[in-house]
This record gives sequence, structure tokens and C-alpha cells, in this order.
Amino acid sequence: MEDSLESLILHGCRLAEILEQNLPILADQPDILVNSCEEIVSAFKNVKERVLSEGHTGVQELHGSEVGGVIREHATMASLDPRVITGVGGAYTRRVEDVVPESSEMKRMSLHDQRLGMGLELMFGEIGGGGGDVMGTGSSGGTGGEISLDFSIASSSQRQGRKNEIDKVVKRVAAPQMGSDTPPEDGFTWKKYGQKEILGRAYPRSYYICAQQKLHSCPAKKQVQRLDHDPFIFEVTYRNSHTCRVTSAATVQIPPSTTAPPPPPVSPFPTSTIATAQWLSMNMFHHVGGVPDSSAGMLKAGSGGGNSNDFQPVAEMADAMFNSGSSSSNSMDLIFSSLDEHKWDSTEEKKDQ
DNA sequence: GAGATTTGACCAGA
DNA sequence: TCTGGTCAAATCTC
Repeated sequence: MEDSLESLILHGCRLAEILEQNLPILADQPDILVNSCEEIVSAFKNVKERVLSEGHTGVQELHGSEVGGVIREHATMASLDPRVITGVGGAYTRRVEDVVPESSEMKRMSLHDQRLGMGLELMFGEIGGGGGDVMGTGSSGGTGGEISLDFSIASSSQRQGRKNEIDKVVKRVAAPQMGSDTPPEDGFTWKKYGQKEILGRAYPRSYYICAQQKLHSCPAKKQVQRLDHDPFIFEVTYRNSHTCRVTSAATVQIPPSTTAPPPPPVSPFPTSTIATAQWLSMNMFHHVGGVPDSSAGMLKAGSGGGNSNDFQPVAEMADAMFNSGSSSSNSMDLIFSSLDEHKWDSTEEKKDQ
């Protein structure tokens, strides 16, 4: 079963490779180009349908040595072993890991591309656990290829925070620029009122209040914390909803209740790396969890009920990639590029061994 | 000079 | 008592 699935994937990859190799020739032959692309899309759609119909669960591995890549997916429904997807030569790693104490109900999948200055993370509820919901949404920003997914934590355990943890949203966003100390613009104007070293964290936490607080008595606050293991990603915690509703930009998301994402581009082929990344983000947004919540403009990323849906993000990620219509392996490289300086290579893979 | 940022001190919850 | 969150004076920037 896996072999046939693998062969389907390899078939799609081969088609993509062929297209890539002949791209210079086909550049002025749109008809052939379109047909070739449709063939590739069709191949990966077949993969997607096969994956979904067979309801992949448990441990599974897909090897693609011919394209120099290995897609590996480890998971057990009971214990949420780390799920790792390694790519071309193992140069990039995507994994689901604990980012919070084991008692927490949050798990995440994170993707990060330092060259693009792009980070992408998925969170979903505890597998096999009960209780809280993790509400998710996605967005793509215009600065530095920022990609982010927002998740409102509504679990009971999360509410037992130090102070008022209700109406708290944790968001992870990539730094708008390499080495930037400031988090990406989120559409609101903030006033920094404090910074503090946090025990056990490598980087200080910054505290912000809404700049409209005085004018509108807006209670919104946010905290910005760099991740220890990936300083190119900020963990932004929003507290309290904005009551001012006055934004610094016309088209902004309004955390914590983010608005619906923009429709995907008409063309299936983004014209730049950033567009590709953003486009992937939007695809991810549309697919992760699947069921839009029109009332809040958010998506349910996981029910937290420990059912088979918990396994969806991996399949959906494949869906997003395979359905993207990306015709060449370059696009994969762009999104999950193999970078020598990629810190995950050294740090994360050691853990895996 | 006004507004933003920094930083040490203080407060409150666990 | 420890630690995260907030306050407010000092400092910086425009």
C-alpha cells in the first residue's frame, strides 16, 4: 500500500523534475507548460486522495530516494511521538514537538525558513486528551515574508494562569527581517511599557499596551518573546481584545479575533518566493482543521478531543503542498530550503537520534 | 518639547 | 519567597 503511494509521489516528483529541466525550452510554449503542470497537479491529487481515503494513522514512512528526499512521518495516536518530516538530504526538518510542559495541551508543528525570514507554525490540541479547544487561524503578512498562524487558547488549564488569562491569544510570527528585534507589524499601534528577563528564557520579554489606551481606554496588551530555540520567531501573546478598533493600517487583521483570510491568488503559481510562502500559508489556512467558524473568522485546528482529526494537520500539510500546483522541486526548496546555517539541522536532528 | 523607550522598583499571585 | 507583570522616573529620539 505504502509502496504504491510512494510510487505515486515519485511519479509526481519525476514529472516535476522533467518540467524543471525543460523549463527554459517550455517557457515560450504555454500550452505544453499548462499540460505538464496539470499532469503534475493530477499526480499529487491522486496522492492526496489516496492518503485521505486510506486514513493514514499510526507509523508510516515514505521514502523518496530518487528525489534525494525523505518524507518521514512518525506518530502514534496514543502518545504523540514527535512527527518529523525531513527533506532533501535531511537538510530541513519539520517536527511536531512539545513547546510547553508535558502537562500542557498544546502541541505544535513548526516550519521555518531563515532565508525567507519566514516561520510557520501549527498548533493543535493534545492527542488523546480531552478538554480544551485550540482555535486557529492563519495569516500572511507583507513584511519580510511573514507567515503566521494564530491560535486562541481556550483550554481550562490555560485559563489557570497567573493573572487574567482569559481572552489570551498566543501567536508565533517570524521576524520581519533577519536579526530584527521588533516583531512584525500586526496592524495596531503599540506602546512599550516594560521589558523583563524571564527565568529560563534566553531572551527578555517585552510588554506593550495599545497606543489607543488613553484615547479609547483600550485594554489590549501584548507580550513579545523570542523563542529560545529559534530567535527568528517571536511568540506574541495578546491579552484583552481591542476596544478602540482603530488601526494603523487599512487592511489589517484584528487580533485576537482575526478576520477571514484573503482569497488565494488566481494563478496557481506564485511569482516570487515570498508569494509562494504566503500562498502556502493561505493554503494551510484554508486546509488546517477545515471547518471555518464564521462567527469568529477562525478555524478550528483541533477539537482537543483526541479523535482522528488530530492527525489531520500532517495530511493537510501534504494537501496544501500537493494541491499547490507547484510544479518544480524548486518550490519545495523555497519553502523548506536546505540551509547550511539552518539551526534545526544541528539541534533538532540530534534530538531525533 | 513631546512622545517613545529603557530600566529599576514595586506589587500581586502561586 | 519567587517570579511575572506593571509602574514611573530617567533617558533617548525626532
